[in-house]
Amino acid sequence: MRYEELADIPCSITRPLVLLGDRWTLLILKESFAGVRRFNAFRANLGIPRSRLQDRLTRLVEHGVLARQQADGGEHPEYRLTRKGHDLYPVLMAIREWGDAYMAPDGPPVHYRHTGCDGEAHASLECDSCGTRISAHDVTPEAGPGLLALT
Amino acid sequence: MRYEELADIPCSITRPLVLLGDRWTLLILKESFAGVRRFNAFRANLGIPRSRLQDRLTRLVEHGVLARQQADGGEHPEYRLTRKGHDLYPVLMAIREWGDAYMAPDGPPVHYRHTGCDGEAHASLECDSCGTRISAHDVTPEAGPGLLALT
DNA sequence: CAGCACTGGTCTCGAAAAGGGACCGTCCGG
DNA sequence: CCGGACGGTCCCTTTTCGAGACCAGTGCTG
Repeated sequence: MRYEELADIPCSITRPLVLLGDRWTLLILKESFAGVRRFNAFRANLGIPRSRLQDRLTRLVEHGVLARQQADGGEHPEYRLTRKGHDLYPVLMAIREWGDAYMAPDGPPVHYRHTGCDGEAHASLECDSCGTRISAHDVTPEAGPGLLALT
Repeated sequence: MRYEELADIPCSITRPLVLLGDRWTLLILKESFAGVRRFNAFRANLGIPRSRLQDRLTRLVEHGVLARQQADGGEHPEYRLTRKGHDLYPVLMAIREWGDAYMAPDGPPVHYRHTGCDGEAHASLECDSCGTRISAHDVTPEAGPGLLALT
């Protein structure tokens, strides 16, 4: 189980990827953000095999990213984003922005507009202190508490 | 080949994920951003099987995310980020931010500091027109040129 | 309220991908 | 010019995925 062990590494990129880094998981979440909640709707939109979808939904629920709600009346269950799941939106938007830039020869298939404004959502990287827009070159990694706690 | 077909869907989230959505690809890129360039360095840091690493590096080079440079003298090859690869940084930072929030009980393992400043890099979602920080609730999808071009 | 289509979910089996070595030519420091 | 490290390929086993059969509960319809 070489791969699962990666979750033990103290790295905040590696750990989420053990959950999110597979063919379908982020696509399922993309559908969730588009308002999809029902098992068959995910299936119809993505063409994902039933058993695979089942696995992924269960795992996302276990991780608290989705919540499975089956109204007491015993209706068909719904999978909806939790707060934790909702907070993954910037990840999808960052991917979309890259996709728009490099994989959309005809221009963006979808505009993600700021509701009630003519602007568009834009995933940017900025300094939380001085507010400057920054790139990878402007970043210096430095050990934080999660790493120092191990010693 | 149900899965590969997803790349044909006009969606700027789906298309990048056909390239990036697997166990190792984003982890390899994470190492790249950390300055790793040599085959065995990736291997040592990630514990990825040789053949797998070879596949992924080749694919990333084919997609122009990494460039394989073998100096004419015939030295050991180096894999380094292209502009296109470099632009994936916000994706990794968005994942990191989520990881810091939900998968780092002891606090962030690593601070990504703005060089020469006391602030930290922060992947935020904002409106490119009014500059407001926005969330998924504030976004309205709307057909763009890439979709309209199909009709 | 009986019948029937749909829905979420499980199981199985063949196909595809991942993991883990063995192996091999090239590079390079001594 | 030798020996170890390096990048890369191949092969075989294990794991995961894909596609479909199957099944019990739901809920619409007549």
